[in-house]
Amino acid sequence: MQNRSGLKPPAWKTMAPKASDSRFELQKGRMLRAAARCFNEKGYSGSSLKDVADVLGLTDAALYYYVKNKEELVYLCYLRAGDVGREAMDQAIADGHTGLDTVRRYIRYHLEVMTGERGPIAIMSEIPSLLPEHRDEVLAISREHSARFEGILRQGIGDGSIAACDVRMTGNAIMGALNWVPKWFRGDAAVAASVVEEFPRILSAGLAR
Amino acid sequence: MQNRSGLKPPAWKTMAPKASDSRFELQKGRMLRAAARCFNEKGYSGSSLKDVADVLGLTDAALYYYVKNKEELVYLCYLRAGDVGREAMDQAIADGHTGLDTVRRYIRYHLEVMTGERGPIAIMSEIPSLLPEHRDEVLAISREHSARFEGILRQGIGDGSIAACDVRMTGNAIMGALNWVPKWFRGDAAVAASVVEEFPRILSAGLAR
DNA sequence: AAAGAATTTTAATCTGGATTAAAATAATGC
DNA sequence: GCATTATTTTAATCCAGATTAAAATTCTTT
Repeated sequence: MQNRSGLKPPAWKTMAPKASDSRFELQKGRMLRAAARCFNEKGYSGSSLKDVADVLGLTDAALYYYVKNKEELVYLCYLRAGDVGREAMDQAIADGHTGLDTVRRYIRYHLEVMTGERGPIAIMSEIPSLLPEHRDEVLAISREHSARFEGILRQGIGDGSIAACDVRMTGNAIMGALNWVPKWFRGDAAVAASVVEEFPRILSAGLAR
Repeated sequence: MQNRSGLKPPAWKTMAPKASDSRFELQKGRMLRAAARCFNEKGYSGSSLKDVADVLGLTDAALYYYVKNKEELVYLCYLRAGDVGREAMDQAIADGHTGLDTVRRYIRYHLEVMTGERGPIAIMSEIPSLLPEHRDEVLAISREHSARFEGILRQGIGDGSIAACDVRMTGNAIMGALNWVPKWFRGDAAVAASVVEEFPRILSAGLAR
C-alpha cells in the first residue's frame, strides 16, 4: 500500500518512540514551517507550491506526498498555529498566580514560541477560503482561544489584579498585536528578545488596577 | 478616445468642482471599498473579481473599465489604506498637545475612519505579490508611517509625557493592534463605538510616565 | 545485496479565474 | 432628437499554477 496522505502515518509507525520522530512526520513538520514562512513573507497568493518546495529543496509535486492539496496545506498550517497558541495559554494558566500575571505570561509564552525554534507560525489570513469543514473547525479553535483569553481577563477582574474593562475589546487589542507579529518579524534573534521582553509590559500595562 | 483606465480622469473632468465628484471617480471609489470588504472578509485568494463585481451589481468585466487588472485593484486599495492612515496621523499631530496626547488622538482618529463611512480599509496582507514598483511604493508609505509614529513616541519621551521605552517595539505593538481591526470588525455601529472608545486607552495606558 | 516500501521526480494534464475584444446599452451635450 | 462619449455586458481566450500518473530513486530490512 502506498503511503499516501490521508492514509498515512503508517499504522506501525504511529506506535514508534514518538509519532513525530518518523521521517515522514519530521519532513511534514519542516514543510509546514516552510509554508508558514512563505505565506507570511510573500502572501498566500504570492506563494506557489513551488515556492514552498524550493525552501525545502524539493519539487512541488513532492508536497503531494504529505498533503492532499494546497487547501490542506493551509489548513494544517492554521491547526499548527492554533496548537501553539493553545499550548502557550495552557502553560500560562498553569503557571499564573493572578489574572494579570496569567495574561503577562500568556503574551510572553506565545511570543517565545512564535519567535523561537517552533518558528514561523502562519497568520490566519485565508480562513474563509478553506473548505467549509476546515473553515468551521479553524474558526471554532480561534473563537475558543479568544473566549479563554477573555476568561482570564474576567478572572483578573475578579481577583482584583485587573481593573474593570471591556474584556472583548481588550482581548481584541492584545490578540491583534500578537497576531500581527509574524507580519514583521523575520527571525532576527535580537529582535526576538526585544519582543518577548517588551510586548508583555506594553500590552498589559493598561490593565492593572 | 476611449476613457480607459490609465488615461482616465478625462482631462476636462479633472478640473470639475471636485475630481472625486465625477461619476467615474465615485464609482471607482465604491469599487475600492467593495474590494477592500471582499479582501478582508473572504481573503485575497478567496475573492474573485466576480465577487467584487457582485457587491456592486456589476459584471466582473466591468471592473476593467476602472482598473487595468487585479493587481492594480489591490494596489489602489492599499494606497487608500495608506491615505487614511496618513490623514489620521496628520490630524493627530495638528491637534495633539503632548506626545502622549498625540498618540491617543492618532489611535482614535484612525479607528474612527476605519470603522466609519470611509468604510472598510484593506488589510495589507498581499504587498509582496504586487508589481515591484507598486510593492516598493506601498512599502515606502508603510515604513514612513511607522517612522512618523515612532517620531511621535520620541517626542513624547522628550516632553515627559511618555516614559522611556523601545519605540520600535511599542510602535509594532500599537500598529499591530490597529492593523488587525479590519480582520474582526464587520461594520456594527455599536462595536465601532466600543473600539473607538476603548482602544486608545488600552493601547496607550502603558506609555504614560 | 536483493526485495520491498518510502520518497521524490519527470512530464503531462487540467482548471478556475483573470483578461480581452467587440457589441450593446446608457448618459450627455448640442 | 441626434451624435458623441461613457459605461457595461456578452462571449471568448488565455494562462499560471494546481494537480496527477507513472517512472525513478533512495531508504530499510533481512
